[in-house]
Order: sequence, then C-alpha cells, then structure tokens
Amino acid sequence: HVYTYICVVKLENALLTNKFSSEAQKATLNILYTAWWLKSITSKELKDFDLTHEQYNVLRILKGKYPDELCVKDIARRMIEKSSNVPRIIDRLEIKKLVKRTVSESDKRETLITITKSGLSILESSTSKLNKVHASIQTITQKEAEQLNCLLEKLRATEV
Amino acid sequence: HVYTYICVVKLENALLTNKFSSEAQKATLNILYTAWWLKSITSKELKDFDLTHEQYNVLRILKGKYPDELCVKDIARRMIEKSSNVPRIIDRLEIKKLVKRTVSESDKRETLITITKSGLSILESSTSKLNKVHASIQTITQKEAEQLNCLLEKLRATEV
DNA sequence: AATCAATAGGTGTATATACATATAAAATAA
DNA sequence: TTATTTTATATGTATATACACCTATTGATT
Repeated sequence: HVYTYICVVKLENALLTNKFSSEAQKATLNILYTAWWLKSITSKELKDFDLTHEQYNVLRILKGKYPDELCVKDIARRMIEKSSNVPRIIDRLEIKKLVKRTVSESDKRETLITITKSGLSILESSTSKLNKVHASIQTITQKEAEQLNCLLEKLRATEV
Repeated sequence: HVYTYICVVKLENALLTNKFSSEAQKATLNILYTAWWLKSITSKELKDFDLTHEQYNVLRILKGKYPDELCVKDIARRMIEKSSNVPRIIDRLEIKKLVKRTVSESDKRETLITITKSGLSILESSTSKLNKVHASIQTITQKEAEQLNCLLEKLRATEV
C-alpha cells in the first residue's frame, strides 16, 4: 500500500504555541519559519553537490552575468542576505576550483570573480535537481504566488 | 524640512535582477529576502540589550511556560529554526545569568532550564522596544496579515 | 604634489547553523 | 539480570552571519 498524505503544517504546530499577539506578529514568525523550511529543503539537495545555500547563490549570481566577471561588491549587492561575507564564500569556491579570482586592471582594489567551466557544470546539475524538487512540492498557483509577492513587498514598505 | 518617503523595495531592486523563472520561484526568493530583512531589523534593536535573535527567541519560549521549566528538547521543538543548537545558546544565556540549568530529578538525562528574574526583566524591556519598532513599520492590515499567513501555510503544504 | 577621505577587499572574533559523534541515562529485549 | 537500543544532552568541526578593523588603492581637497 502507498498512502499519500497532504500535510499542512500550521504555524501553531510548527512552533508549538498559539500565543501570537497579532496576525502581523504571527506573519513575522511565519515568514521566518518558512524561510528556514525552504532553506533546509534546498540545503539538503545541495549537499549532494558539496555546495552550501550561499555558495550556490554566489554561483547563480555569477552565471547571471556570465561570461562577464563581477567584483566582490557587485556580488554582495545581489546576495539574498546582504550581510554575507562574500570574500570567504569565494574562498571556499576557489578551493573547489568553481570560481577564479583576478585583480582588476582598471582599479587594483577590485577583485574580479569568474565562474569556471566546472562551476557552470555543477551549477547546471544542481539547479536541475532543485527545480525538480521545487516543482514536486509546488502547492500554490501562479496567482497565489503573485499575491504573496505583493504582500511581502507591501510588508517591507517602510518610511525612511 | 522633513521629507517622508514611502520606500517600497521591490525584490528586483533588492537583488538587482529580474531573472525569475516563475512567480513561485520569485516568491521563494522573496520569502528568504524578507526573512533576512526582518531579522536584521530585530537584531539591530536587540544589540542594545546584548541579545542575539536566537537568544531572544529562547527567552521568549521560556517565558511562555514560566514559572514552569522546560528541558532542552522542548525548547528546541519551539525554535523557529529547528536546527538551532540549543545547548550552546543556553550556554551564552547562562553566562549572562539570564537562565539557570538544573538536572531533572525524574530523568537525569534531561537538563531543565529556568528563566531568571534578570532574564524576565531584560525580555520585558527588549520586547517592549521591539513592539514599538514593529508597530512603527507596520504597513499591512490585519486582513492582509491573515492572507499572508494562509498563503505561507499553503506553500508549506507538502505530500509526505 | 601632498594630504585627507572614501572605497574595495581581506581578516579577526563571537555567535549561530548544520551535521556528526560522544556520553550518560533510561527503556526495552534477551 | 544483562545486553541492546533509544533518548537527552553535550561537544567537535566546517561554514556562515554580523560586525569591527586593517591595508591598499583611488579620488578629492588644499
């Protein structure tokens, strides 16, 4: 027998509490928990490719501009988590020969990063795997995804 | 002159890209980015109280059951990030005398954690500060927050 | 040109994450 | 009872986050 369950994990069950001071506060915790949930699914798959979530993110950014190079600060600006320490993530990728560092000729302070053939190859296979996994756990419609994107952007709208 | 701008940061501007393969993939990145955004706002405030986001989370969990004690695994089950290393977070809190460890009498494997008066006091003042900050950046209505919570829970609904 | 300020990247430190392993106690099986 | 398995927590290691600081280079000011 093969049983298939749909398992909707309410935040109350995920955090074992129902003491939320407001829907907005609950939404905050829900976003944080969902981000962790998404990251752990991704990280589990990336382990097979000996990549961390952040290393994958850097490779993805480099591929977006390939064959152009990107300097460290331009990678940092594109990172999901802006406080990421990009030089050290580059260190690990360089050891694995997935990227190359060169000093910029026009501005010797800048380090230019290029993704290698090997980096492109591992990015392609890992992305393909991730796409499959994400497609298999896809539960929301395109319209719902649009709605979600709007709500998240409204949530971040702040007075400066 | 005091100018007030409403600054809606679209994900495209936050990540400097518009190459999203689908609305669902964009939603994934949007959740990860928003989680980072929320965490950095909170962490900035908690710095004044010499607390990290995770230390605050543990104190909040302990207060939820106060004056009852909680063992390490019961705290871990309530953490937002389930892979948090609770014993080490307790270590830092214990050094600052915000929590106390005792060995359980009924099961000597278990370590029971209690929040101290000092811990309760710092939790109260930091929570009060965080509430003020969150209220001041509140942009979504209660109905929108409910919608967001529903969408996030639907997103996490997976076949097992 | 000389000085000063700003920028880019690297490095140091404390804390956290992610995961493996160790140790002691409790529960179960033989 | 003894042996085995499971459970609870602690610890070890690599990587990442968050933030401060250092150094080299560039740009601006005098």
